[in-house]
Amino acid sequence: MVRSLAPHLVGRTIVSARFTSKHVTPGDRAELARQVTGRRIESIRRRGKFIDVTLDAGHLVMHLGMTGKLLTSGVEGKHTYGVFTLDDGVLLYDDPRQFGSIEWGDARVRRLGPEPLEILLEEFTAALRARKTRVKALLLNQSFLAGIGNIYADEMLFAAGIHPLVKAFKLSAARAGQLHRAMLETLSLAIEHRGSSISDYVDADGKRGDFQALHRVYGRDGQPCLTCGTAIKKAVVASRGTHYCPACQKR
DNA sequence: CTTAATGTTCCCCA
DNA sequence: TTGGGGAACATTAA
Repeated sequence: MVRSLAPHLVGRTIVSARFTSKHVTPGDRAELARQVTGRRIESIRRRGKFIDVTLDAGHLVMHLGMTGKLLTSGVEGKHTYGVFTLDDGVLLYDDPRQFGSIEWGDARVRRLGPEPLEILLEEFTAALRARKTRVKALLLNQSFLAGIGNIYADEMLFAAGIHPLVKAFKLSAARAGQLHRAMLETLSLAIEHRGSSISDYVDADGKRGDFQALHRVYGRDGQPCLTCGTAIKKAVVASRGTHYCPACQKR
């Protein structure tokens, strides 16, 4: 998303902004609009699942929740809750479920754990050893690691051959190493494929990702495991649908 | 009509 | 303080 946004946004000035959801933009929406108006966009980066837009003064931080979209063309729709008019172009924030957020300042970004693509094996192994919770819950915990969501947690646990209910501290150094490698491989490949478009996700140009075609467990419950043929199971773990192969991922 | 959905936070309890 | 479980938020689609 950030890679597709950057060419449209960097160097632009926000001429005006308007916000219309009390869920996406709790607090004073007119004040937020005043804070971003007239500001020049210096850079844009991803941190965890947050999009951090650095302005010539301050930060505009956005999260897409489950169904959020940031589009650089098109017109306002039923669920457009943020409109940024730029000196050249427009940025529309669209989010039917309104689980996303648009806020001033990077306070939430600073509370995130390390980036999965940056954490070193040694630190990762030590961090796992210190936690008694289930490994799937830990992967989803954004203060433990920033940016892993439900799809990628399931996919990397399958790639590592680790059962989602295993307690983190019970993982051997070898298993922690497998998970670290699976994490890097799964996320890198997903990024190469521009993400997973199950129903809503598109980038700033409205383009879908195609990693969903490579999912090996997520959304494949009842279908044969691509490694061993056993039926993929689905259970609820950490209140989230959790897909795994009961044969390849032993407890 | 019911259920589940790419997410986070809050509350209650152990 | 940690961790488990569930509810809440709002909308759509199967």
